[in-house]
Amino acid sequence: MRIKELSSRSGVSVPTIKYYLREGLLPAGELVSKNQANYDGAHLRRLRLIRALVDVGGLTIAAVRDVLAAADAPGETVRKILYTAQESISGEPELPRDEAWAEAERKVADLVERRGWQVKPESKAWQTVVAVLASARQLEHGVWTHKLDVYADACERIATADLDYVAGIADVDAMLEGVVVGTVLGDTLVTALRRLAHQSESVRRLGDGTQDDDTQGDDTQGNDTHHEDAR
Amino acid sequence: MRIKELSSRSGVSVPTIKYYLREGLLPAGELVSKNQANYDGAHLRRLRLIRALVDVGGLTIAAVRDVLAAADAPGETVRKILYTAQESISGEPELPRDEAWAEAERKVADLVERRGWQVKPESKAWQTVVAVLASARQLEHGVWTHKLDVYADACERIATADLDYVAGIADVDAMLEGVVVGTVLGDTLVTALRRLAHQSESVRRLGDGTQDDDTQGDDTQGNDTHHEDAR
DNA sequence: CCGCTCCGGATAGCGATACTATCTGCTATC
DNA sequence: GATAGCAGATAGTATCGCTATCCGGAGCGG
Repeated sequence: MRIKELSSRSGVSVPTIKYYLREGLLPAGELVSKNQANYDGAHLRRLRLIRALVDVGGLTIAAVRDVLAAADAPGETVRKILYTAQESISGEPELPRDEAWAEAERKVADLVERRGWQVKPESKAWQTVVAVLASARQLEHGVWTHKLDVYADACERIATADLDYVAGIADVDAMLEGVVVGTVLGDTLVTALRRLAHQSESVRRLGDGTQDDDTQGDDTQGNDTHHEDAR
Repeated sequence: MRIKELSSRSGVSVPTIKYYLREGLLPAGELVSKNQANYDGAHLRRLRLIRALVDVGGLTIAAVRDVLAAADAPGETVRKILYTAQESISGEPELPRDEAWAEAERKVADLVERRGWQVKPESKAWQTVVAVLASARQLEHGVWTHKLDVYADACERIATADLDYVAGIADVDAMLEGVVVGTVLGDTLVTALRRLAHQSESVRRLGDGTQDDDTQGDDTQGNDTHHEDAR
């Protein structure tokens, strides 16, 4: 397969494929002479993976490169590439290490101990949780984070399902790819499903704008304060 | 308060504040003469919110502008600004509407009906779920999405907690801000907590790399296939 | 062997994003 | 009245993700 066929079959333009080759996202084709190369199904597959990570997962080109490099590294454990993928796709939180930060760090440490999680405090994920807590606190929405255990519980269930899936893959390369897909597309999926649940729950509680209110009396069991139908 | 003080108190440089003013993220200060303006606590607060949305939530400047415009619009319901915020912060999935897409759409419609969700099929969240399913399918990881109900269930619990929080806020402006913070920072929080859960679960199942394996026999109850310790 | 198309590889350019720097004309203050 | 700071406008910068062009060579029908 030549580059033009790879392009038409993947829907990615030839210059873009060349760009991905330059950036190391896609391995070079097999050079059959000084300026002729062959590409195969693996290249096509990889190209589709790249597009999914970029278009659906929202990763940058640099993040894709790092993630794929981790998945390609020989002799790595699933645990290792999972962690490396995580670190590659999340940016530094970059907030001041002030007093709010320290308090948030204590809260996260408490949470982790409460749930018996075995995780690294220096991981970007840990730092990001701290950053969110510190931010919410500074914005005077710290109360929101009292629900942290609900979040953690839900994430545990999802993570269990994810690891079940990955563990069920027989082929090793497919398993590593499964880690990448599950991590990156999983982020997008969780985010989108949470939005749908928000939509639905807000309609259920507050009506959908049309005034024939057919949500019968099952409103409001968890909110302890007055809400006079929310503006 | 002059612009310099606003800058030093928020940690945002004066040129950047001017940039935000130009872009409509921050309302103009009260003009006290032709070229002198006063800023107050509301400006400082808004500025901190902007930085949280950008640094922690990862929003673009354009998305922040749209979200804040929605929250500032007078007379809007919580439901409406929740939806508008969602639409503003998520990009178009832009995948081909092929046969895989159509099948994914059916799956999502099934899910929504199964759970009794009241959501809009044209919302970006719905389209994004479809895009993830179609993508996973094309990458031959369609089996992963059999866990969709686990994801949906977890997201429902989170959404309930979020709406409980918002409903518990007395002040209307704070409530609208709570929607924004909960939506945007909530995304970041869920993503990061899922990563921590992934880390922990992978260590629990596969060991943490140090070879004294102290996870006693509670390994593997949900995976039905051979995993000979994952490469 | 000619002419045409396509190839791989290299280099340069382009549009969008998020600032950053500079300039102008004014003003508050010491 | 010198100095500093201000608002508003304009221009410049760095990065990202491509896109366009050029080059010398290869394949291939005639």
